[in-house]
Amino acid sequence: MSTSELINSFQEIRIESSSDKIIRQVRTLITSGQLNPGDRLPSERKLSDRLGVSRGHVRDAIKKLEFYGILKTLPQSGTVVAGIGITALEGLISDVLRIENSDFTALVETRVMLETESAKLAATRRTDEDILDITQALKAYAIKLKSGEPAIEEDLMFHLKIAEATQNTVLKSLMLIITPDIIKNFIQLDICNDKRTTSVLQEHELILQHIIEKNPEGAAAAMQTHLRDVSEYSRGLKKRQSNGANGTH
Amino acid sequence: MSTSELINSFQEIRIESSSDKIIRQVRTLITSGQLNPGDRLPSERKLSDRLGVSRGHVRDAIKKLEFYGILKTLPQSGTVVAGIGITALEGLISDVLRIENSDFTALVETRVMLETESAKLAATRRTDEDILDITQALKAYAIKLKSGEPAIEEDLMFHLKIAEATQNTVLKSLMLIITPDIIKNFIQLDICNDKRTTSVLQEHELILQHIIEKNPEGAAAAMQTHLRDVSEYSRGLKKRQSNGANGTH
DNA sequence: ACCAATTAATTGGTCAACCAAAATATTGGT
DNA sequence: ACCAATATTTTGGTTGACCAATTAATTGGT
Repeated sequence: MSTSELINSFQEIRIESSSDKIIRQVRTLITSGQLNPGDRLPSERKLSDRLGVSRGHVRDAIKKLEFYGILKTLPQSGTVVAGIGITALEGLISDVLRIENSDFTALVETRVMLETESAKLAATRRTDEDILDITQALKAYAIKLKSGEPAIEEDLMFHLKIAEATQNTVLKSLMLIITPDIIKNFIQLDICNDKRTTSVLQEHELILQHIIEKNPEGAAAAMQTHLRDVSEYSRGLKKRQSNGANGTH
Repeated sequence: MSTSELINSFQEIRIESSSDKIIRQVRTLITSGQLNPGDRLPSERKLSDRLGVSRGHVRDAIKKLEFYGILKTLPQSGTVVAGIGITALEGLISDVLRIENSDFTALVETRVMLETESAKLAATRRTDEDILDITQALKAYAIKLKSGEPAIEEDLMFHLKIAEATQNTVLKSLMLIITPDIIKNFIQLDICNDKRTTSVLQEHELILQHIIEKNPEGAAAAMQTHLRDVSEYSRGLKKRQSNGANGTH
């Protein structure tokens, strides 16, 4: 017991290493006014020298920041701070660091919003091919369910196919982005062994039915009921876990 | 004219280079069943050898996929495909490649959804400190506006502060993710030189007022009107541009 | 004193070699 | 035949050197 706690605390310390440390320091460089947006930031070599880390790490950090649209690197020329202002930068960068450990409440809340809208849009825009895709995903889910195995992936695939039917690439992308976190959520709460399989399946079928019938409000409502059921179930599990029937895990 | 078109087509060809090419090939490896989720994928050396690229590029691609939660790399041990199933992976990976060039319609539609919900939540949960932050952002926007300069960043900062007031980290993160694209959108449509500055400012003030008064529905409605105005304005610009008054940009 | 052309220094991009940890194969003892 | 201890190979991580393109500095001419 105490051993694993010790290890955890060590990880806690070491959690901000390599690129994250650099990101934080670059942030102070920017917010302290030493680095104005629009102009080039010090060369990778200078930065690595100043921060006392190897150039490769600086490179990684820059790549990460570039991915978020904060920096823009021009080949053989330099890396510049993107046009967005200092004030915004401060908020952006501080967020890059803790985008990982999102609390579940926020995650579920956001998911409900995205999926409700997805269902609504899908019901109005779905093509016949979309219907086929969703149906197939639902069938795969049912099969996996009947075999008794956990079917998280098939479950989420059903939802993703609905997102795809919205014809809105951005919306779908956002769904894809939060999907890994949802899976993590499921695994952590052990929703995989959900016993209400038949009701979940029925709810899925109802949603699909509304989408087929091009009934936006019905689809949205069905989706909301479905997600409310799931999250209520997980809340029940959580409470049971925290009551601590046994200490495994 | 023909010269610029030539350049564009060249960029179109070269657009899938380095890491993107590798990502695509890794995808085929997975979807073709040669690579099952859960087990280790070939070592970086083997991959670089097989794909005919240097190991560093493979490394970059893996890092990108890891960022999306598709791969998980264990130090000194190997890189494994995350637990999510093959079917979902196919959708995920194919999307990573084209997350960039999102069409504006989808972008705007998604933004309206996120921001409407943001306004609603912010109105119910905002702290006093949030009000201060939003007010300050609004003030900065007004000042920049009065000076005649473009104020995109300050504009978006106002919206981001509202997202922050929702106390929902995931929602805020999603806003941050699409923000760069929104900016790109603005620049491309030249909304920076928006002449309806005063009305936009008034709309912002109205939204803030509703949030202060903890009026969720009012805030959501005001936000929707605001965004509708902006997008209608941009649509007007777009039409005028395609009519082609002159060729400068 | 000014400007164009040439040279030198700096930049991000790329690569091959090396490191320690981990996984695997080998070995020796029972 | 089985198992523990050791040696070997393989793994991702890291580093430093090199490259082509760009930028800054120098130079020579007017």
